[in-house]
Amino acid sequence: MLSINELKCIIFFEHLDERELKLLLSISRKRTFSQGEILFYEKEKAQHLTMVLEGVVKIYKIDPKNNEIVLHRFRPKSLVAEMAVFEGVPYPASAAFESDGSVLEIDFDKFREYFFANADVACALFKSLTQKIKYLDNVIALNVVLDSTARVAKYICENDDALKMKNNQLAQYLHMTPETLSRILKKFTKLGFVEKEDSAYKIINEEALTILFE
Amino acid sequence: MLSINELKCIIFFEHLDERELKLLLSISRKRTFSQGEILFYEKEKAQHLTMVLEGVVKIYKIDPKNNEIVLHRFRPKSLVAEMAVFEGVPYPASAAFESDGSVLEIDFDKFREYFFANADVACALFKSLTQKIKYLDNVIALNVVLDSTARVAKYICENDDALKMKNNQLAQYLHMTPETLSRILKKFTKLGFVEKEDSAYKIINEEALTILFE
DNA sequence: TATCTTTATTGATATAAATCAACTCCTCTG
DNA sequence: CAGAGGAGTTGATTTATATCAATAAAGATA
Repeated sequence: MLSINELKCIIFFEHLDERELKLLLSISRKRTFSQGEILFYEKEKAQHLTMVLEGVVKIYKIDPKNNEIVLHRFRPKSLVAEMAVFEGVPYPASAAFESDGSVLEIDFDKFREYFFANADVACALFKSLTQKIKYLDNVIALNVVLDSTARVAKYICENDDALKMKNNQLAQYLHMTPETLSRILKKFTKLGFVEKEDSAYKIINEEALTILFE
Repeated sequence: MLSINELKCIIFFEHLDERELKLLLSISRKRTFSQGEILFYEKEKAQHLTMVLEGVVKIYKIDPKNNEIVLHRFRPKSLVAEMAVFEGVPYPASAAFESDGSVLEIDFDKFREYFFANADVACALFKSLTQKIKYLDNVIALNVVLDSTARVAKYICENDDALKMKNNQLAQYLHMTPETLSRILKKFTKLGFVEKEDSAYKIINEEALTILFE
C-alpha cells in the first residue's frame, strides 16, 4: 500500500494538502510488475490514469516485420499515456516493464472531478503533455527525417550513455540492425570522429558529428 | 481588426464573458498571410501563442535531401505549436501557409496570467495538446512503422479525399516518389483492391487493403 | 588456463525505394 | 484540331539498409 508521505514526494501532487492527498489515495491503487510484464497493449481501452512509481516502462509499437519500435522509456514519477485516457481512445502503443517496478492507477473520472479545477495539477498536466509532444517530435526527427548515419551521429552526441550500451542494444534503440551500426561506427572511426578505447567507443570530434545531422 | 463577435465563435473562447473577450483582444493581434508565406521557421524562438483564423497552415520538417516532411495541416480555429510557447523552446518544425490566410497572435505571458486559472480554457488547451499527440502518433504510425505499400493502403482507406488528389500531390503527402506510388497503385489494381475509373482510382476491396496495414 | 557462449565484425547477397530516363497520355490553348 | 506542356507510367539503374552466413573477439564458466 502507498502512504501519503510517498504521494507527497511526487511533483505532480506536491501542492495538494493532506485532505486532497487522502482523497487521491482513495481513488488510486498501486500495482507491482516484474521485468518483462506488460502494462498495457496497443489498441486496448485506456482504463486509468497511470503513473510509473518504480522501474522503467518502455512504450513501443510493433512493425509488420515484428520489429519493436520503442517510442520512449518512462522513469518513475511520470504519467504514461494520459492522452489515451483524456480522449477515451485506445492506447496508441504498448507498454512493458523493462525492470521490476510499480505503477499508481488512478480512477480518471474521479480524478477529473476532484482535481481538474486545481491550477497546480492542471499545470503539471500541461507539462506532462508538452513533454510527450517533445518525445514524439524527437522520434520523428530521429526516425523519419534522418538516415542511419545521421541517426547514429545525433544519438551518440545527445545521449552520454549511448556508447556505454552494448552495441546490440544501441542498435535496437536506434531502430537499425547491429551490423549496420557496426559499419557506421567503423566509418566514424576511419573519419576520426570516434575512437575505440578498450572495447568502448568514445567521441573525439563532436563538431563533425553534429554537422552530419544538422 | 478582429471583432469580439468573431472571437466569440472560436470554441476555445466560447465560455469567456464580454470583459474577458475584450481583455483577450487587447493582448492579441491579427496578421494576414498570402499563400506560400512562412509563419515561422524550425529552430526560431517561439514568440506568441498562435491560432489559425483563416486558411491552411502546413507544419513540416526538411530532411537532409531537402524533402519536405509534412507533419500536419492545420485548419482555422486551431492552436499551432503551443508546445513550443509553453516550454519556451524553439519551434520543432516550420510552418507555412498553403493558401491565403490569417492568424491570431496572443501574448503568451499575459494569456497565462489572465486565463490559465479558467477551467474552460485549461480544458480547451488539454484538448488541443492531446490532439497534437494524436497527430504526431499518426505520423509515426504511418512513416516509421509502415512500409510504402502499407502506407498507401492505410492512407487511402482513412482519407476519402486521397484518391481525388493528383497522384503527384498524394505521393508528397505519403512521403514517397510519384513513381513508387504509381507502381503500388498498379499492384493494387492487379490484386483487385482498387480500380481505375475515368482517370481516378476507386477502392473496391477495403477489407483486403486494411489487412495490409493491421 | 582451456573451453564454452555470447557479442561484434566482416563479407556477400537480397530487397525496398529512389533516381534517372524515356515514353505515353491527357488537357488546355490558340 | 494541332501541338505544347504537364502529369502519369514504365523500365533500368543505383543506393541504403536488411538479411544471411562466416568468422573473430570478448566474457563467462569450469
